[in-house]
Amino acid sequence: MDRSKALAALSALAHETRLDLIRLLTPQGAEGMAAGQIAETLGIAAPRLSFHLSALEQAGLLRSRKVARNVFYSVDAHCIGSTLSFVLNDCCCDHPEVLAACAHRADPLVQGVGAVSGTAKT
Amino acid sequence: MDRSKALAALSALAHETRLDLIRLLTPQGAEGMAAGQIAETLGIAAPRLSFHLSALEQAGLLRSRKVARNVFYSVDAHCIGSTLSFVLNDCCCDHPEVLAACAHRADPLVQGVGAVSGTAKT
DNA sequence: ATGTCAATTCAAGGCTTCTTGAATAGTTGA
DNA sequence: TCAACTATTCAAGAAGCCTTGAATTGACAT
Repeated sequence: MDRSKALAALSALAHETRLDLIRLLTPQGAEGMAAGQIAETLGIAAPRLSFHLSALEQAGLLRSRKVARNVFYSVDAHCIGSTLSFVLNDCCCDHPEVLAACAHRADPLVQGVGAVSGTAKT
Repeated sequence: MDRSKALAALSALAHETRLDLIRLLTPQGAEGMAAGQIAETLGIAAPRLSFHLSALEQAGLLRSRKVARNVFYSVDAHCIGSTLSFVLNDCCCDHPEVLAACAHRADPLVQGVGAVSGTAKT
């Protein structure tokens, strides 16, 4: 992921409503959710939702597909992951403390990172 | 890290100049760098630099300390890591594909994540 | 064809962010 | 004290973002 794409993705993520959208859509996987259902779930007016969905899609964080009258939106997991990886790798130069703080959580899937980064000076 | 702090940190990161600041300051560690030297290195006018440093500090991403006439700024590695962790954990629900994409890089320190998350369907 | 439904686009307004030059505060050394 | 230096604050203007209601597009069923 290049710099301008990462910046666009970060800008898109830096908004409460759009973060809510990511939070709602990520568990839905590739199938995603129709705009109308999203609007109902989050209690957002249609034009406002359209605006934010479009912002996320333009940043590459969402994909959309039409099904009959509905438009289903789903997250692009790779884009989100690459964006975070960009901050870790390109901006923070894989700084051990940053990696450790990022991995410092309950999920055993990522615990390995904190463990390995014992080289951190604290 | 709570939601509003993570949002503030993401907003602060979503700017080219401030990303440049993080990129410059992270390798400097806890010692950091004086504002004047930062301005000279990046070629930024003093008031503009002050504006962005202040934005990052208010978001918790930077710390500052005065030494004689200089003000040294350094990154708060824990805050950056926690912010990324917030997106992974709270927003993306530790979605395997997101974790895999985040870990998909050259640094062996994080390769473990991608390896373990072999459960991702891809 | 027509009515209905899902979603987007448009236009206006209000608000926030960013940049710039000028002015200010605080510190050091002569 | 005074001059020099470092950094921040201030004010103004430009630019961009967000929200809202109204209008529009496109698809479906009768």
